[in-house]
Amino acid sequence: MTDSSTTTQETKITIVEDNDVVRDGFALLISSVSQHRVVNTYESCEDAIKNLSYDRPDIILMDLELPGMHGVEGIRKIKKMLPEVNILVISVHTNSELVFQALCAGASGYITKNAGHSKILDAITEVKKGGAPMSSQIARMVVQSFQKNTNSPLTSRETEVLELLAKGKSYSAIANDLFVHKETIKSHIKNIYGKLQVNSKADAIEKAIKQRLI
Amino acid sequence: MTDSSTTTQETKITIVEDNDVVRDGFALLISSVSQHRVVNTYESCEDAIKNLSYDRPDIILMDLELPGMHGVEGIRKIKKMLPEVNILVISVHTNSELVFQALCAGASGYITKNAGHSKILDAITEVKKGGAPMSSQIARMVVQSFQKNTNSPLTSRETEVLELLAKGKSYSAIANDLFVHKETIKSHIKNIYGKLQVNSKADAIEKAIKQRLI
DNA sequence: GTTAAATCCCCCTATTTGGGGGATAGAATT
DNA sequence: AATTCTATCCCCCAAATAGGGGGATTTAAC
Repeated sequence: MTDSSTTTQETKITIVEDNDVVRDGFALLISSVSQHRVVNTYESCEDAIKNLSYDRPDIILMDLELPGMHGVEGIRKIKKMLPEVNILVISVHTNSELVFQALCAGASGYITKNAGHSKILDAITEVKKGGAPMSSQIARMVVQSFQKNTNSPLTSRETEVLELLAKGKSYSAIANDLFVHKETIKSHIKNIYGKLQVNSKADAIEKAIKQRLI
Repeated sequence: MTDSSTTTQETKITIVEDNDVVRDGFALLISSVSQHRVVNTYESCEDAIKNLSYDRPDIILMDLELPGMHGVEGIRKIKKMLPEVNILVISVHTNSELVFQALCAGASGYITKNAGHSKILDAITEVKKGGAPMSSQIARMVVQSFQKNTNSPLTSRETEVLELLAKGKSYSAIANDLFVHKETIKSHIKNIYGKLQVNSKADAIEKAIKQRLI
């Protein structure tokens, strides 16, 4: 093996974490694995971004609550500059809004801070091989986000109609899709509005999404 | 501790898998853990559903490709009857469409069949403690489903407009939300339609979702 | 035998949509 | 300095749509 191929086997990691003790702890932990190299550690997204093109890390360990730029915004900016980098969030927060924001922004995994040392090393390994490590709680939230409310007040036909309505289709287009008359769709939608206690498309869609009816 | 509290610590598991060898293998593997009890195994969803109220399992290990009713449909039916049960899919398929269908139907986890014995036992433990175990590949697919296309032809303002349009809002409602004139929204939408090469709301939304622009 | 669901029918009007044609100011890039 | 991009706003027009009201009928479930 040549020197260059040895270099490519190495995983370059940077850490963005404002707490000195935690940051140094992570760095020490990761450095204990010979294949991992901590190229740099930062206290803020701003600093990390400044050196991003120079560091060119494979993986970034990132906290979300940071001084200055928020971690979610940081993820967005970093992924724009270096789309191939895998960002692993390590946060105390299990707030669903924040978790989804981080994942939408481009995070490849989300580990809660109470995870043990071995879990963190496992997560890095998992990210390296193309996985998306998540703490139990996070994974369950993510999977649940796919699932509909089982106690919908709507009939299955009404749900079907509402789904097509939410795709921006007109009454006539929905009627076409479902092989029924346009008036039938109108009738369904009247019933949907009644059940959801709304009187417009936008309100119905909003309420349906919030209640996970569609 | 009374006898009944001991019973509640036990995890009741049923298996739905059409291949005899695989099914018996799973049963044997799971039975090797003293806290787990395989209450029954089935070759089809129909059979499993028939005995569901009697078995009352905590966890169901389920294949997707089954004779008769498809696993996804089975998940839907089972979750309707027993909403509290955790269904763990064990399938050879990594086809994204199927994975999302299974999760939407109510699966609590998705393990690929090439997973080792210990991974399967780990997954059961994970499900028990409220997690959502997924094989690396599956987890990555799931997480990626949250992320937008980074190479969007749309400007950020156009994306914003399209997102509101996809929520069923009218031009005037969007204008109100963004504190601009209705004509501005019209103009943005004209540009969006041009860039996406469509000429209707429904087509724009469909294309935008398919290309993950919103 | 009542109820619920899905289908279809008529009336009406205000709003929306999408197509065409522009303009303007500021920012960014070249 | 010139050009392009972006976001903003303006006009005209006609077809379609949405939402509200009032129904009816059939089939399936309970």
